[in-house]
Amino acid sequence: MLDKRYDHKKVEEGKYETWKKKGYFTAGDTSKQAFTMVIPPPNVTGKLHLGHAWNTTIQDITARYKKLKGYDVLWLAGMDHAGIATQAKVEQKLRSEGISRYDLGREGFLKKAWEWKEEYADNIHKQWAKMGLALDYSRERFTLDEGLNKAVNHVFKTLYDKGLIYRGERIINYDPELKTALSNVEVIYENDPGKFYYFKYKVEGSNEFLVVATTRPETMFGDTAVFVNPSDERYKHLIGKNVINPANNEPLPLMADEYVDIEFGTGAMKCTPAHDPNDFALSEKYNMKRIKCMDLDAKMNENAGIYQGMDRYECREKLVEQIRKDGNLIKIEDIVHQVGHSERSGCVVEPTLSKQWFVKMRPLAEQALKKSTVEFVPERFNHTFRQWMENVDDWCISRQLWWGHRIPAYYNDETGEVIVSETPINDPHFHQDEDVLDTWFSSALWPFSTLGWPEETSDFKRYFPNDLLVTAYDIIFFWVSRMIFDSLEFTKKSPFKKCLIHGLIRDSQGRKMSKTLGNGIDPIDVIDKYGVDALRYFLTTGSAPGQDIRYMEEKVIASSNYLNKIWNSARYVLESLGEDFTSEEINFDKLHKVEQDILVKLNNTIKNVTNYMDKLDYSLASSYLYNFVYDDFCSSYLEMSKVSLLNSDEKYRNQIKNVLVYILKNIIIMIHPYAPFISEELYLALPSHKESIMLETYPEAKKYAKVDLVNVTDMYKMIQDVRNYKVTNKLAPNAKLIIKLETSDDSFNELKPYLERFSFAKELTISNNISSSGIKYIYKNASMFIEDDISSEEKEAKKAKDIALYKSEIDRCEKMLSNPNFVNKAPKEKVEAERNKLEDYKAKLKELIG
RNA sequence: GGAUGUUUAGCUCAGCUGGGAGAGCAUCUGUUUGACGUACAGAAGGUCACAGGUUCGAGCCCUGUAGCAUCCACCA
Repeated sequence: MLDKRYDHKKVEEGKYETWKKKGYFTAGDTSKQAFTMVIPPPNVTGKLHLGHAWNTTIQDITARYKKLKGYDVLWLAGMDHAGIATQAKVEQKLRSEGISRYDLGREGFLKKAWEWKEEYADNIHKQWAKMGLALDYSRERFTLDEGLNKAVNHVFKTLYDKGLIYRGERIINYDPELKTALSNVEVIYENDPGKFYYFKYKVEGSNEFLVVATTRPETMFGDTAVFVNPSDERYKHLIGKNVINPANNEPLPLMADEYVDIEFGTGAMKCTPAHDPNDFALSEKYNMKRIKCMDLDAKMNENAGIYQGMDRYECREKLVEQIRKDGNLIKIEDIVHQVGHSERSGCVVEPTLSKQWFVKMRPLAEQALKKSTVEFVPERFNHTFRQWMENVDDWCISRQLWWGHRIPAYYNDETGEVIVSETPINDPHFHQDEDVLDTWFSSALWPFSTLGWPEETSDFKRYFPNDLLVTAYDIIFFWVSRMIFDSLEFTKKSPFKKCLIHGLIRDSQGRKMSKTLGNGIDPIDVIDKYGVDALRYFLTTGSAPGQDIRYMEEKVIASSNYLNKIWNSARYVLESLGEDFTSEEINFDKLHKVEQDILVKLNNTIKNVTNYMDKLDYSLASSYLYNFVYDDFCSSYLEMSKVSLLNSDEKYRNQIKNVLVYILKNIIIMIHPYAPFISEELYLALPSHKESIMLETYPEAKKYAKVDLVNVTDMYKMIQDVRNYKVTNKLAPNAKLIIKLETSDDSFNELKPYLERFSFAKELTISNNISSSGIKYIYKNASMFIEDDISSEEKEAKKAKDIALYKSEIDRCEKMLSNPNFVNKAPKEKVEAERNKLEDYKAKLKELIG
């Protein structure tokens, strides 16, 4: 027998290991249709957070649902080497031991990094197990493993040969702390307070001067021109002359270009081609010199004169002071402006001219826009994807790191020859590029590289394209879009059919969870306290697709209470079976109405739940199941079944027990994708069952003969009215009342025992002709009178209330029906329904008024 | 500047192809009815942001306005 209380710890124990050992998570049954997902590989940098828990639960629900639906489900496990993030963590650890990566050298450092990876992969495996994820570990991959390296090299080489990968000197975002280049999406712009410095630039050979404003005086050593707008009347006469750079007294040509905004600042802009992407673009247009005044570590270089070797901010301060002394400082304004920070280190990135590898995006993006068949859910994210693709810049893919796929380019310094090769080149005249590739370069191949591509493996043939990819909206740019264009380029197919996008999880106040705020929630703590099933249920229900959610402990508790409800309903069902239970077919046609009623309601529930499961709307699907479990099953039918079991012969009793077991089993299977552990526990307690709920098939709605169940609905309403009557009249819930039913419908006799019990009737008469002074309640197929010693005043009040209600309803109906537009244009069923209601209300009113 | 989302009960949020406003929590009243007090029974609580429009009918569709949030692009 089940325990009185649902104990999540006991329920969770051992199940995951069993499932795994039995091979339920392993794909490969070729007699079934395949269904494929690949997990978004988590970074091997630390613990998984609630966002991961959410993301993986959605996938696990899908995997388990599809398994129950009879698919050969492959949900491929894997992790990401996360180049920058991991290297930063490993270096940090080394630093705490007083070692730098250069002390160890590339090889020594990589050894440490792999040790780190093993440790954290182990953590992640444990967390996946806690979450109950039905991941196929037999095919687990790592973005830095050998097979994926082959895929990476193949892709690099192919794109290079096609001219879609090139090496060039361009402005890139440089992280001076981690000492590596970044791609545009790795830069986060924040509103930082800063200063706007206004400097006097003297015009050469004249007494005139103009004012240039800048936020970055230290870059003035790299200036090669000052630009104004050609139609700016203030400066027109000066165009073509030289002005004097107040930082170093060098002459700068005053040039004109439409790019300059007349309204902004002073309308005169200094141009620093080597440290600003826009200025770089101007320098290309006018074929200007590009002078770097900073090194990659954000220290001033020889072009900064006496400031050489100084930090960029220190130089700024000193230089402004010097210009002020020279009398060329006009004013300093406090402003708030957008400053780019490194996604990983958080430090201010330095746009710098540098030689890096790039993916030429335009052709790939155009192909993706034209050929992608990926269906985003919700649909609106398709826009997000397309808009980004339409405006994408070339992708800087080289990183000055060691942890990653090393760029397969080899240089001969003597001849200047460059060879890109999929296999290592051992010629001593050549040396390999020192840099590695952006992590996302390898993640972008994940849906197919994990299946053995570029080899035409059987897995690749069977499981590609994937059916579904699940991820949060914040990595559409980083990952989803890159998978799409790489997949189209290399496999000629979209990587997955659908892409389900979910939101981000926030704290209870709606703030992003972050380390600095210290408001993060460790899923493991939640699991320890409330159980993983409750956490999973909370994460995947009660929210709309694509929306952010807030972590609310009360909601986790509510989830846990719901599971406890199911637990106890199961306990009741199992306890009521007794020794003499035998499993048998349910004969719907011969069942009593209350039993038929609940089976019909279950049928509708199965239809609704399945419908929304198929649409990937797990939140809406769960709400249909929830309502059925709570209202229809537990609050209504379960109570009725107690009467059914008392008042029937042995043969029928066994039918009822079978109904109970059948409903319970269906509930358990439908809740299984959300709550795998408790459902397995309850499933194994059923009188007959397979080895595991994972081997079950998903419920299907049955085809029952149509039956009229209006009087069952009436009965439930009667019970509620009686209860309500007692509360409003301050009677005890079990107060005995005289209840009379006036009806010509014989089937109410069948419902009499149920009514008797739940109204605690002292006396219950059913007749087609009742005379009573009691308070009257009118239903579809019957009227109910409640008699007690309540004053006639109160009875009159109740009557008056009813009359008013019916009158207003009649008004409403008549108004609608007298509207020719409604009668003519609304669907026939709606009009008919209104007519029926009107008649019904009129009859009720007539009875009350007499 | 562009785009997207959002505004519904005290709070957090659902709400299907347009057809009589829902849940959880909180509140109030009551309850040893043999599954469950992690519960049960009942109650109260809403001008669905605002203004127009379309429609027989709008929380839902269209237009506009306002607040909040996010993303993209940015001006030196």
